[in-house]
Amino acid sequence: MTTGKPLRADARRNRDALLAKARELFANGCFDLRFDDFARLAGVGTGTLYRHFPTREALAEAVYREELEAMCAHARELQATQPAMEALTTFLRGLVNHLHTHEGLARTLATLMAARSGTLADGGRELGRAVSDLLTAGVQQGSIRDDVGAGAVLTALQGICAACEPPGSRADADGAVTLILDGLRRHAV
Amino acid sequence: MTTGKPLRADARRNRDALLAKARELFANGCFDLRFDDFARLAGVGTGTLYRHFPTREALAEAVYREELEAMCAHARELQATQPAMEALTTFLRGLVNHLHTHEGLARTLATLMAARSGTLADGGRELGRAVSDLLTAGVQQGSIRDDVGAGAVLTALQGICAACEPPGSRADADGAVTLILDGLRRHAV
DNA sequence: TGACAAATGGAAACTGTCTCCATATTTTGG
DNA sequence: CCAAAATATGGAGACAGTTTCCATTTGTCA
Repeated sequence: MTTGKPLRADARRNRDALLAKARELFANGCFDLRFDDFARLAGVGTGTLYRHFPTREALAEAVYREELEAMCAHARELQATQPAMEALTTFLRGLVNHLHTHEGLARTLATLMAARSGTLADGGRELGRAVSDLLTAGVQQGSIRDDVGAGAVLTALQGICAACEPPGSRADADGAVTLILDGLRRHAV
Repeated sequence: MTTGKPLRADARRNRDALLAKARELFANGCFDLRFDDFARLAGVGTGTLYRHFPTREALAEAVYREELEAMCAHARELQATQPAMEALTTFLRGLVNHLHTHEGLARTLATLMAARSGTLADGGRELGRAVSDLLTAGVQQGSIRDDVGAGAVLTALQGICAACEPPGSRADADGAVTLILDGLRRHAV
């Protein structure tokens, strides 16, 4: 999926340099510098930047793709070792915790989720599938209601991602997760 | 709050023309045309546009301010005539229904909520207060839990607003509201 | 090693945003 | 009713960020 055709040596080198510099910048909270500067700071030309990453979002997606995949893998692991409701709880709490200290990831996820279609959205869809699998397991185990889909959970998560800027967002995000989790619980009928 | 100083006659005329044209464009799904064009289409100069509405967001906020205030008034009315949990349910379901057919409002709300501070955010804060009041009433009536604040609800709502584009968003938005409402409910302890 | 393909960089064109001010309109008060 | 003062106008043009393009360089393969 990642490899279309083998990249030439210098091309891969430049691509990696761009990714490394972008990752570093994002980690330092520099999200809004001009796109050109990612190239300049990574020591490559503008054209090279655009060839590898046609848009700012494509660059962000590539930077966080690995991290996102790791999180989804973590979700699968949790699902394999715990009851679904517990796994979901751990996963969402951990996700929000991680987003809180990685604003770049939160912003990127917000963007990816907003672009439900298009090549870009791959990353968002993978997270969607992780949540969907957890929900399905929970429904089968009888701990999660079956009348609310993964899309609903993702919609709420999108809000958490979009609202990641400082004041009070942490408490609000935690509260939102509480609502999601308690809202999903199947109650005695 | 709205009136700082009385506007000169021609100034008011131009401002109204801008608002009317913008409202019409938004209603037709034209969100992404260049800012200058709002001026051209309304038959005023660029400078006039910028004097009245310094940013795209300020224009959108002005266009939807009345509508937003009406919704908040509706919330207060519901609160005065029904138990809080019922009022909240009616309000949120109605809100989502309205957002679904008014994408411009949804986009605007998403933007306003993202800008938690600044003059712009007034509109967002008003919605926040409506929700907060409903929650407080519900807590006093014992139907709503007291360990989750209005911010959590708004965070989830932000997701609904941000995810307003077509495919399947309606069902997901409804599901998210279901989670919010059921998550808020105080259960027998 | 030569020939071919792939990739580069950065100048220049483009696009949307925003400022500025000479001119025009409205208001005020005599 | 008429200046003079205050207020508002419009749109040319400066500006900043984005994107394209292609002559040149670099890597690959036989």
